[in-house]
Amino acid sequence: MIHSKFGFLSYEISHVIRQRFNKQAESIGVTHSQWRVLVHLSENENCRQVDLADILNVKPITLARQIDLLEQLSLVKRLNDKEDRRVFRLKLTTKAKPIMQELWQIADSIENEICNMLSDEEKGVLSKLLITIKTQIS
Amino acid sequence: MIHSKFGFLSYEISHVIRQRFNKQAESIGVTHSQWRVLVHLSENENCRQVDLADILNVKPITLARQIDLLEQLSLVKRLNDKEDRRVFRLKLTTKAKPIMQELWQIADSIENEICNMLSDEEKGVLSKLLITIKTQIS
DNA sequence: GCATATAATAAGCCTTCCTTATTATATGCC
DNA sequence: GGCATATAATAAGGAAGGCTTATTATATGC
Repeated sequence: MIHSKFGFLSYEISHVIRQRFNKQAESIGVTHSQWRVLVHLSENENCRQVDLADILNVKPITLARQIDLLEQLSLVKRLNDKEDRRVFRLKLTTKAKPIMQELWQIADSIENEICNMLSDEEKGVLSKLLITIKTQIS
Repeated sequence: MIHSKFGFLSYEISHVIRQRFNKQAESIGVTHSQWRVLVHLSENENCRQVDLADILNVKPITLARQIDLLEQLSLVKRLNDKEDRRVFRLKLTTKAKPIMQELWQIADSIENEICNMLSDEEKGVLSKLLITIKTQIS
């Protein structure tokens, strides 16, 4: 009886990536989870917290805490929505842009280390398959 | 400028898998992390804690706590090594075997849900690529 | 036979995420 | 208009999984 171990594999790989990222980004003061927030926010600027939480697949309160931290670092701002006073609109600050460039360098270098046994074609296939799965579950 | 998002993808997918597993295995009282310990132990019976921690890529103290829990559930036993009195040898109990079968059913069914957009061939390719990466980083 | 290394563990902490409950505001419907 | 319901954000508190640092007991090398 053979079992597939996709769950373990994806966990183990992402765990290593996060560990390495957290260590290298420590001086910037951003963890991999906060990095994930920044990236998804940059692709959805001006969204509400509840929207971003949904995109990130976490509960709104979980995101609220992460936004607190990112606001302390002056990387994100909460802006009042004019039409709905319950709502905050989220924006990256100008300070965030150069810092995100640094973080992308870290992220990309880790990814290169991780994938350096794969050809460009294999990387493409891998991405495509993972995106198919992610689309399916969300 | 295009960045690959392998880190996010693997994280997001494994997060969903773990959430689903934890919910479905709740009545058995085993989390996905403990499940991971059980599976790797079953492939390396009679090993020392330090060896298993290394296989799992966690610190020995992290594994020690997980073994505590699994011992409480009577799924794992620590046996004294005769040649080195510092060492415990880890064994699955007889009670563990049927429970692991149940857990494999849960794990397999989640994996099928997750991958149901992929053909068998694609699943094979994906596994192969992920194993290449895992081998590379360990 | 002493210095060093190793296996396991204790204490205490961090990160990420959760559940449940609260507050303020918006919206649908009579 | 006004009440019931829904929604956005947050507070409080906690669980899981991991970490660092330090301790104890035992083994091993020189």
